Order: sequence, then structure tokens, then C-alpha cells
Amino acid sequence: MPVAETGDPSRLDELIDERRAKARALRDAGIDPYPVGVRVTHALEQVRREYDGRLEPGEGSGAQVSVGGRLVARRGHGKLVFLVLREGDTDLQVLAALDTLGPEAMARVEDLDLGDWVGVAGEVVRSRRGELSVQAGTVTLLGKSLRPLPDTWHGVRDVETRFRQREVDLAINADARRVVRIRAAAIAALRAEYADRGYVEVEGPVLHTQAGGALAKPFVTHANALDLDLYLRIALELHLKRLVAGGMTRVFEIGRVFRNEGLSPRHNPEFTMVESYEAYADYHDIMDLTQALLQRAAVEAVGTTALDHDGGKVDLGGEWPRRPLLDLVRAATDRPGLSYDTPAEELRALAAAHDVHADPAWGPGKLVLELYEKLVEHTLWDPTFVVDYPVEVSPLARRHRSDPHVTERFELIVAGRELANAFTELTDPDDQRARLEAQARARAGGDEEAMAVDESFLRAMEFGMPPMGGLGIGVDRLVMLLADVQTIRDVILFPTLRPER
RNA sequence: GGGCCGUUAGCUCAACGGGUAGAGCUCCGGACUUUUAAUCCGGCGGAGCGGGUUCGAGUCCUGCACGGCCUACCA
Repeated sequence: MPVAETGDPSRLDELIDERRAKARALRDAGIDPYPVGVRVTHALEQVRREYDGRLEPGEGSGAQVSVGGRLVARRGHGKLVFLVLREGDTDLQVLAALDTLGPEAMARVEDLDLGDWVGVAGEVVRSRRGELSVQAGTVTLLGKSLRPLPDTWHGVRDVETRFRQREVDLAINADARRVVRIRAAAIAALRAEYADRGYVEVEGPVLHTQAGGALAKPFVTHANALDLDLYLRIALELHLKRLVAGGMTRVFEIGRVFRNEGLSPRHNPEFTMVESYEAYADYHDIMDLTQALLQRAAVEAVGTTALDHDGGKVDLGGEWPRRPLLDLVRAATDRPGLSYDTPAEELRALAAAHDVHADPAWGPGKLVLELYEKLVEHTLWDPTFVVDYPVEVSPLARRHRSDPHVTERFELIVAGRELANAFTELTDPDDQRARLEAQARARAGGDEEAMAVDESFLRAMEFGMPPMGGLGIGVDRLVMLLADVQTIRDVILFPTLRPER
């Protein structure tokens, strides 16, 4: 009837109208299509676990269960109907027989639609063909589905649907559920490893009065009560270091950070980082920590350190090599004599020879880093700690104990991508102030990503900090590696998209 | 920000040099008491939005929207 009202309804509208009509008919019969107070005795997964390997084909268990799930398949045989319920990753068959249910209940089973949430109470049996099933004694509609789901055979491939309507993706695509579980297990493993090492989990502020701790453009928002512009955090670093100054000698935080920059298969404006700080540790200790964290995350999330990735293999097992950044650039450019004392003009010429863009304002450190990023980083496949980054590009890292040109900093590269960034932290307040002031000058010169001088942070440092090592891990990229997916949008449940129209 | 590409039924995909758009699944009607992509018979349903060229446009041109890839940017 709404067909005439809307004039030219789409097929989808017709399908929805049919389902609404069924819901209406149920209400008219005194049945709530959205009931409450339903209890189940077993998750579907529990039924499978308890009866896997038990019961002969055609045998009944005598045990009664009450289960729930989404109806994802139906095979009708007239007086016998096979239903398949899905709950999470588990599917379980239901036998609905006219003999057992009677004509009235059987008619309501016939009226169920794929996508409906359904409760079934009955005996656990094995069908004649050997499929573990529940022989339905009662069938209850738990939640009427008004909108047809994509068919379970083909799934949903359209990426826009998958990202915008993640509920559909999860309901239909087992791989989407797999990634969610890997993510959860990896994060749980990181927490467990930190807990085992005596770290305390903390939560810093998300709203900052100035954005610091990384080089990135922030999002700006406004606090009405304070009539104050605030910035969404771009890193966790500065507040965590203040906590160490306060005597919290081992702290970590897992949290969302926000960077107002471009989107790409590897960048989402909001993403998840874990950062940790450990008093008395240096970057060598943090490399050991990083290796332990990621190896544990791999084992607990996917069961092995030998990962399939992007058509190849990546093994996170064993000891990971530690390679000075300058050595890597020397090798890549075939210039063994290269150093941070090499004149900038010569480095610029070298960059030009390798088609690497070089800004005239850059000094030797930045030029060497640029050469590394363009020539070397993407070539590092197995886990590699790249160590000793130039001072001028590392404003929060301590100078190297024996080389004034570089800092005690490393990045972990796996499969050509940065997974972690860490250093022996700078704890000298005067050195820190000088570095931040250099950043502030760059900022005044138009560099929107340069840091500002954070007086609260400097004051904390002036009270005195223990020596410490700090670590930041990109959780999304870690999950991409573990789950073998190529876009960050596959590991973030609701990635940033333009609004649909 | 720039370049290239995509958008066909609820889902997954076709076709054609510009000439009435096909299939499978889903859905609707029917048969069927052990199927599991059940099967069998019958049926409904479609070109992202807007302009233009043309006798005629899903197809050619163009604007817009959304998306993808590359690039730029990016600790």
C-alpha cells in the first residue's frame, strides 16, 4: 500500500515495507517484535564448544538450551526448516519442524526474515547429515530486522558500505570480525606486558592548551566556559614525562591522538598510540622493551611471530638488528665518507642526484634524514631498529652520550613502515628550553608543525627528572601488520569519512 | 591541494561500435520432514544527482556528490 503513496518506490523501499508489515502484524497479534527480558542459557559458541566431537548423526543429547543469534540463512523443506543463527563468529543450525512446533509457531518461523535476531529453546541434537543443531521447541523473535542485509555468500565488498556501515561489515564479513579480535588481543597483550613490568596505566588530558610532543598540525576546539581555544592532543608525551617527574617511574598510556593532516591508506586523523616512560632506562633498554611488547602482541593476537604480510613474510621473532641511520644512508648513496660534518651544499647535491627534494633552509641533519626516508625506510622489511637520529629533527630526545650530532633515538621499521619511535629522553631543562626555542623560531617562520615552548613542561623538568627512556607505538599500524591488511581503515572501526549525502 | 579511475537491482557481478539492460543470491507466490550456496516451478525489481550533444545516451561531453589509487603533506 505504501507503494502507491510514494509513487515510485525502489526495490529497497518495497523490501522494508514488507518487513514493517510483518512487524505490524505481530503487534496486532500481541507479539512485541522488540521484546525485553529474554534470557539465554548458552552463547552459540558455548554450545559448539560443549558438543564438538559429541553426538552421532541423528542423535539427540537430551540437553535443553536456550540460545540467541541473528538469522543468516534459511533452508526450507516444507514441514521442516533449517535456520542458521549467527552470534559473533559462531554459526549454529536450528531445526524447526512442524511436528515439534505445531502449525502456529511454524507459521511464525516462516515469517522470519534474514537479519532478524531470534531466540531458540530446544534440545541439542546432531542432524542426520551430522550438523550440530538445536531442535527448536520454541522460537522467539528477539529483534525484527527491517532492512535487508547483503547476502552472506558474496558478502559486502563495497568499501564505502564497509566503512560507513560497519555493523553490516561485521555482520556479514568474517574478516572484519577477525581484525577486531586481533586488535583487541594485541592491545590486551601490550597492557599485560606493561603490567608484568610494573608499569602503571594512566590517562592524560585530551584537550591541551597547546599541542606538543610531536610535530603535527592540531585540531582546534573551543571551551565556552573558559572562552578558550583548546587543541586536541597530537601526542601523549609531555604529560607522561611530567608524571615521571612526579615520581611515577613507570607509566604508560593507550590513547587516541589527533592530527589535522592528510588522509591516506596509512593515515587517519584520529589514531591510537601507546606511549610509555621508564625511569633509569635508556634507548637500548627501550629497544628490548619494544621487541618484547611486539613479540608478545603477535603471539597473543595471531599465535605466531611469523607473519604473512602483503604477499610476503615478516618474522618478528629473534633479536632485531640495530642500524645507525647514517650508516644506512652511507650504504644507500654509496658514500662511505658521509657524515653530519659533510657540508650542506654537498648533501643537497647528493639529494638532487637521488631525486630527493631538499629545502634550502635545511641543515645537514635534516638532509640526511630526508635521504634516509626517501631512499632507505621503505626498503627495510624485517624488523629493524634504526638508531641515532640527528639532533635538529629530534627536539625531545637526549643528545647521544658520545656523538653530539645525533640523539639517542630509534625508530622501529617493519615492512617499510614506522611502527615505533623512542628515545633516551631529554631531561636537561636548559637544553630542552633551547631546543623548544629553536622550534618556536621555526614556528614563527611559518612552520605550522613546529613545537611551541611549553612552560608547564619545562617547569616540571626544572624540578628535576630521573633519566628515562620513552616509547611510542602506532597501534593501528601494528594491527595492520598483525592482521595483514593494507589500509588503516580496515583496523579503525569507524574511520573518518566525508558525510554521506 | 594535484592527477587518474570508479559509481548498473537490497548484495555480488555482466553485457554492447550510441538503438527496449542480463545473471546468481536476496525478495514475493507455489512444491518439498535432514538441508547446509538445499533443490524444483513461477514472478517482482535497476543506470549516483544535474546539465548538454543526438532522431535516440547507462554508453559521448560537462558540472556536482561520494569513494578508490597515486602524488603532495605527514615523527
